[in-house]
Amino acid sequence: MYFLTAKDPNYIVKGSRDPLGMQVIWQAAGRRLIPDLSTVSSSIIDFQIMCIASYYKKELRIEDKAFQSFFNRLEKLMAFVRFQKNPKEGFNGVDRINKLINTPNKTITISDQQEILSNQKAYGVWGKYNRPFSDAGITEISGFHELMKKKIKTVPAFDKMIDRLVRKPVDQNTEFNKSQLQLIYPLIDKPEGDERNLFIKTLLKDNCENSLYKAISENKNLLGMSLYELIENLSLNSASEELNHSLDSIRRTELILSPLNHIFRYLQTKSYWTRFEISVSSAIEQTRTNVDTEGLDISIQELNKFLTLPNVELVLGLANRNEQVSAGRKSVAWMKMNENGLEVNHFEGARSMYDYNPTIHNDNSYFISSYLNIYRQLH
DNA sequence: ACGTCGATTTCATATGCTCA
DNA sequence: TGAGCATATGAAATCGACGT
Repeated sequence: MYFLTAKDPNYIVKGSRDPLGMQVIWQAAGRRLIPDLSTVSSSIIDFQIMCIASYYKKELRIEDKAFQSFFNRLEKLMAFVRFQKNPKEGFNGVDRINKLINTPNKTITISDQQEILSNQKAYGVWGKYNRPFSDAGITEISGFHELMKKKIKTVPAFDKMIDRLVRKPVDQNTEFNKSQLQLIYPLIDKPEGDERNLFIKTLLKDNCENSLYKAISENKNLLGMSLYELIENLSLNSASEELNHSLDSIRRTELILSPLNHIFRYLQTKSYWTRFEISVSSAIEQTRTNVDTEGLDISIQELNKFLTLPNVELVLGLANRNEQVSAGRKSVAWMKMNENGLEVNHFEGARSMYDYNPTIHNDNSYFISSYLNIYRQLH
């Protein structure tokens, strides 16, 4: 017979992410190069939807409170449109839209009761794009409103459809003919002309005199490269000292973070390690990198020290770091070293070291993959 | 203390691979 | 050829950080 008591929420492991507090470190390195994009803001259609919403907010003088409800309806309408235009292209909410559109009805329904995500505001376009969209300053670019007005005029039916969405009282449905949706396709076509230039100027700017953009424009092969390949090739021909410096910080940061992360994840694959097992682990030994930390942040320099220590001390360093990070989250450590060995209590995210090469593989994107994704969609 | 933002993990599904 | 397994993909949901 078992006696179960409720767990004290302060003494269970909370979450499964970032056990070594690495997120703030790689983000800081990435932000020095790419100012506004996030790792999940990588769809140009989502940015186009943000632009359409902002345009109508100003054009129709929609108050803040009413705007949230309008945005929610607009996101649903555009979800039907983008799905019908290209069912293969993904977006958050695609599954429910797929079910809703595949009915015998001739119409689709925009309903305040029918969300396309469990929390559409948080997990949809608004949640993912509001911060990058405003930080990039898209609506502050002079001529934004006129540009959008001109673009929307090319789809005369759209103003009327939006008008129906805006005027509809709370909890009353709006229906649109499925055949109408294709009229809206041009609004989410690949941006051209002024619209394209607007996105290039705001989303593909960088903190190194736009030399990242120039370098990629001159060598399209860079688009298909992994992080380290990209950095190496960029550094070879880059004219910008600043870009080289940012890229080198990113490279050296990742050469420290990624091996330590992999060792931690590898330790999670077993519930117990003797000190001897740790000391003779060739997997841990082979995952070491040798990085010059000159000029890097103090927190990354401290992490790098672990990589210079013998296996047991390295693992102890990681366990201590995890304990500190967990304590900051009012939680308990995932693993604990005692006199005999390492006790592992939390296994989420465990990964073998098979095929891992710390000089080739990276774990963190430094916002560069989002940047490249947006670049591809504009070229 | 609470709410918002959004990065990361997990999960479900699709696709690929192996071997009978 | 196709069952069964492995891997890839990408959407959903969670939960930490940060700002108010």
